[in-house]
Amino acid sequence: MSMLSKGKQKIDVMILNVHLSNSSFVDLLAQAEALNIISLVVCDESNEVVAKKTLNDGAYFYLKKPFDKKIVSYLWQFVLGEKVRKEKAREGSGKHKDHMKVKMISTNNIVGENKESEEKNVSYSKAQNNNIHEARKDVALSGKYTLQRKRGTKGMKQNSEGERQNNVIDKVVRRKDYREWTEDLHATFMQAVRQLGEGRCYPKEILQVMSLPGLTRMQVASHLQKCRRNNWRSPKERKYIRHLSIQRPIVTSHETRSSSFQKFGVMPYPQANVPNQQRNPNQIQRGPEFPFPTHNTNNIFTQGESSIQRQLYRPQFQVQHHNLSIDNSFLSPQTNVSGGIQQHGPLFEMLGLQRLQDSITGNTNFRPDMLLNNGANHSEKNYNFNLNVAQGATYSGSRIVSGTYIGNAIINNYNLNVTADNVTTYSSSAMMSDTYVGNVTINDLRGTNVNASSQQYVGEPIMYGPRNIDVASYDNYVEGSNSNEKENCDAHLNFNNMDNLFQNLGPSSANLPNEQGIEFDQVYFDDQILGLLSANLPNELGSEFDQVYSDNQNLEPPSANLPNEQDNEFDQVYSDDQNLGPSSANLPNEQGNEFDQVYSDD
DNA sequence: TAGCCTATCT
DNA sequence: GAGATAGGCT
Repeated sequence: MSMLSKGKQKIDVMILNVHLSNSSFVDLLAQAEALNIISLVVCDESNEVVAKKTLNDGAYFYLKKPFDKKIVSYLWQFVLGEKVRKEKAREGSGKHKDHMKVKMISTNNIVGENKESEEKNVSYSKAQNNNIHEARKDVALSGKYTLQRKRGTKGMKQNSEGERQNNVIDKVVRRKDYREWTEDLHATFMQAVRQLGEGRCYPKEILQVMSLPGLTRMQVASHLQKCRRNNWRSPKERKYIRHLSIQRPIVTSHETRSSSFQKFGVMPYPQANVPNQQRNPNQIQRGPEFPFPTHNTNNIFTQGESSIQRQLYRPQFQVQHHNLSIDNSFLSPQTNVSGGIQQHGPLFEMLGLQRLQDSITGNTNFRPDMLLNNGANHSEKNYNFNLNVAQGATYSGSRIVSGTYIGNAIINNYNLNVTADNVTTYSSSAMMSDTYVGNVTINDLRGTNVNASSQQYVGEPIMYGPRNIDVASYDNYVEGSNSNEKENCDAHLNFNNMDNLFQNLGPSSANLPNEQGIEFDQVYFDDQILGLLSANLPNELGSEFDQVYSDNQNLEPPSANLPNEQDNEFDQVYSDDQNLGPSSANLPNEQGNEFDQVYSDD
């Protein structure tokens, strides 16, 4: 201690022969540690408790007598190694602690190795490296890694793809397997998905169809999950989003998605809550007109939900403030599809369009994924979409504005005209969905004149998951052209007081009549809106009900009374983050069946 | 055990 | 936040 305190000599390593009965060495260790001197403790006893105490007191490593003096010839490496590590630590890696642990373990092992053999330097170094690897693995497995998982121990898993887990060294190697989903790769993925079609949209089969060397099922599954949740953006889109958010900080994908997706929580499985599927005997039960056939927990009105389910959870809008811009006249494209064609993909990529007319006939599966795409800044006035679906055609999955990046857009008048004769399925999905729009206003969004005969019309939400969209008014109703028989009605919404909506200050309301011209109000309340909501939703026979939908900020539990044709009543309480009250719903349908639905979140 | 799926982690 | 991974579940 005297030598150390004088500091006249530069000391790198100190070997202490200690007697545990004399605890004075503890001070010496502390002093050595303060001076960055590596201390080797040699003593009579050897057990974990002693070793732990000694190491904790500042010893670099700990040996039991007899002391093998050969180790001295190696000590310089530890001094050097320590200097290197401290250099690295100064660079801010913050991994010094792990290194220390590695050292302790490896030095202990080194001693053992030396006891048993007359190893040369070369072999000794090799042993040391191995030990360090082992030590790192120990650190990882027993420490942060496994603790953070906080899950049960399923043990090491090894599947046919060689996806070994819980191995840090493998993790390093696996970094090479990081798969970025480029647009091309995603296109291949989507092609496979479409090729597989309904009900076969599983990772393994997608992988097989894609048949890309090196691609794993897990990667496909992960990507599939992203796509189902609409959480995947192509690199180009990501870049665009970044660009937008830099230019003008907006409610971007994270916040918007988390609010519009997460807060709705897990949708109940269709079968669990819809006892009477006869409502629409011809409809697709599993509903996967879009290639992702499963239920969806994050996306309230995702494609693939049954129409009944969607009807139960009719439009849920997120209305936020926006900027406006209006201009433009457009092209007049027309698409006619007939006879055994399966068509997908963007119908139209453009900066604006005025009129679009589709005619689809004859065993055609027509699935325009989007009509509007990739407009940076544009507006649409008087947007008309005239669709004729006839003769066994399947029209599905149309998303009028979907997956789209629109900087700023205005659609003043949106008219959807559908004529459907003798059609197998007309499944209209969201008009606007999953759209990244900087700012969009639709002043008059209406779907009109859905003339239907002998077809199955599966009305789906006109808008879901829109971001930053204002809807001034929206009409949509269905008329039976021939039989005067009304099919499942879709919504009829009027947002009459848009000023309130824009400012998110006041109550919003909507009138949604159905086939018999009954009206109801539905008010959807979201995070930012501070006012009250109320909804009266009558159904075919003139019953009325209130639906109150409440979200994060509401402090009182919502409630709803929803009678139906037979004057049945039920309450629906939808509760979110704060879980302030129980939720329950009894939702009878045309045949008077009843069921309970409880929809709960967080 | 393989594989799907969701939640969680890196 | 994209992609990987854990673990429940069938």
